[in-house]
Amino acid sequence: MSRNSDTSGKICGVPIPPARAGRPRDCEIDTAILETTRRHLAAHGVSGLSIAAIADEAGSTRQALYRRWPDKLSLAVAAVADLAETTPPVVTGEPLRDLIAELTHFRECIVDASSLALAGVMLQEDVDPEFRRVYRERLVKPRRSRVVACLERGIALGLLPGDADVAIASTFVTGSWYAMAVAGTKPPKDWADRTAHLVWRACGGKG
Amino acid sequence: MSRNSDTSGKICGVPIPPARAGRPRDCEIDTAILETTRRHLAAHGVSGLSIAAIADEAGSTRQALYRRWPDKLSLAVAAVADLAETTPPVVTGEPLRDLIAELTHFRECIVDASSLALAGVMLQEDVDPEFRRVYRERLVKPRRSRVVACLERGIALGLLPGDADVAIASTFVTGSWYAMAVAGTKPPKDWADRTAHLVWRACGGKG
DNA sequence: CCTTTCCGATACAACTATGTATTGAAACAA
DNA sequence: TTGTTTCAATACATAGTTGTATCGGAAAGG
Repeated sequence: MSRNSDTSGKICGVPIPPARAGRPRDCEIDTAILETTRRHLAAHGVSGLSIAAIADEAGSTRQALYRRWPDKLSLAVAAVADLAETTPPVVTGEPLRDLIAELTHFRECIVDASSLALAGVMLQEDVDPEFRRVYRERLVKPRRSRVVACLERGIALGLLPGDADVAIASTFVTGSWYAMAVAGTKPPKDWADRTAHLVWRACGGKG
Repeated sequence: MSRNSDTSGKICGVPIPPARAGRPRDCEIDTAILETTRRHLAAHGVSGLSIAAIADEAGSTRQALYRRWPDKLSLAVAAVADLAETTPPVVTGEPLRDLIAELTHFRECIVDASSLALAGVMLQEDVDPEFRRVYRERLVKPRRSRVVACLERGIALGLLPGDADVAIASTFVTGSWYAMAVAGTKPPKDWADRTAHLVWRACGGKG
C-alpha cells in the first residue's frame, strides 16, 4: 500500500489541495517527525529542541523537515496541534459517574502522551504566546469545560447546591494530578474515583 | 562596607572554612549569579541555560562562575538549593485558619520567585534526578507536610471525620494553582480563602 | 517522455556555547 | 613584603545548531 496520497479526501489529515504535480510527500515522515517532536518537547522543552536530533531520530533528514516547517516554533506548534483530541467519554447524565469517567480518561491521556511534561513546558516564560494558546485551546479547554459541565449538571439536577464554587472546584481535578507529579507522589490506583468524590463533596454533594 | 567576609561565622551562607590566603570571594557575585540562574531557569528551562548569558546578566564573567561551579547542572542545583526557605506562617491551632494562611503564603511565594515555572521545569523528563530531588525536598515537601498537618489537626480536634481523604485532598491546595496556570486562568483575589474552604469541605468539614 | 516535486546525502557559512587559559590589577594573610 | 587567590577582560579550540544549497535518484502527473 502506498504511504502517500489516497482518495479519501485527505492527505496527511489535511484537505487535498488542488493536486500539484511531482512526487507526493510521504505521510509517514510527517507523523514520525511530529511524534518525535512531542517526545523531545516533553523531555527537553522548547529551548532544548534540536532540529537535527529530531530529524535523525524520526529516521529522516533535516531537509524533509525544513520542507514542511520553516523553523523550530512552527514545528512545535504543529506537533501540539496534531495531538489528536481523543474522543471524550460518553455522557450518561449522571454527573458524578461522568466526572469519574472524565478523570479516568484524563489519566489515560496524560500517561501515554507524556502530556504532563508538556504542561510543564507551557509554564516556561519564554514559550511563544501563540504556541501556548494552541495548547490551551486544544488540550486544556475542552476537558475543563467538560468537568465544569458535570458539576453544573449536578446543580441543575439539584444534587449540588446552587452556590457551589464550581470555578475553583473544577481546578482540583487536573490540579491534583499536577501536584502529585511535582511532589513525586505516585497517584494511587483509585485516584479517579477518590478525587471525583472529593470534588463532589467540596461542591456540597453527598456522594 | 566590605562585600566579602565578615566575622559572623558564615561567608556567603556557608560556614567559614579554615581561612585561606588570598583575595576573598565577592559574596555579591554568588548571589547575583544564583538569582540570575533562577530567572533563566524559569524562563528557558535547564536546556536553555546559557553560562555566558547568566554571567553577563549577573554583571560578572564566566570565569568567576566556573571558579564556583564546575558545570551547568551544579549551578542549577545550587540555585534551587539557595532558594531561601521562607519562614512559614504561624500556627494558631485553628486548622481552617491555618490552612488559609498557608495558601496565602503559598501564593506570595509562588508569585515573586517565579517558582511556578520552576515546578514546570521539574516535570521535564531530562531533568537530573538529583536536581529534582533537591527541589522537592526544599520547596515541595515542607509545604505539603504543613498542609497535611492542618487537616490532620482538624481530625484530631473532631472538626473533620476520621476517614477524611487527606492524601488526595492535600493535593488540591497547590494543584488548584497549577491547574489555573496551565489553563491561563488568573486566580481570583480570594483564591486562598475559597480554596481552603473547598478543601475543608471536601474532607467533610462544615466550614 | 518530460516536468515537477520529494527524498536522502552531503556540504557550507554563520552563529553560539563550552571549557580552558592567560594577563594585569586588586585584596587579603602571614 | 611575599605569596596566594580573586576579578575583569581577552583569547582560543572544540563542538553543536541553524538555515541554505546542491546533487543524483525516485515517484508521481500531464
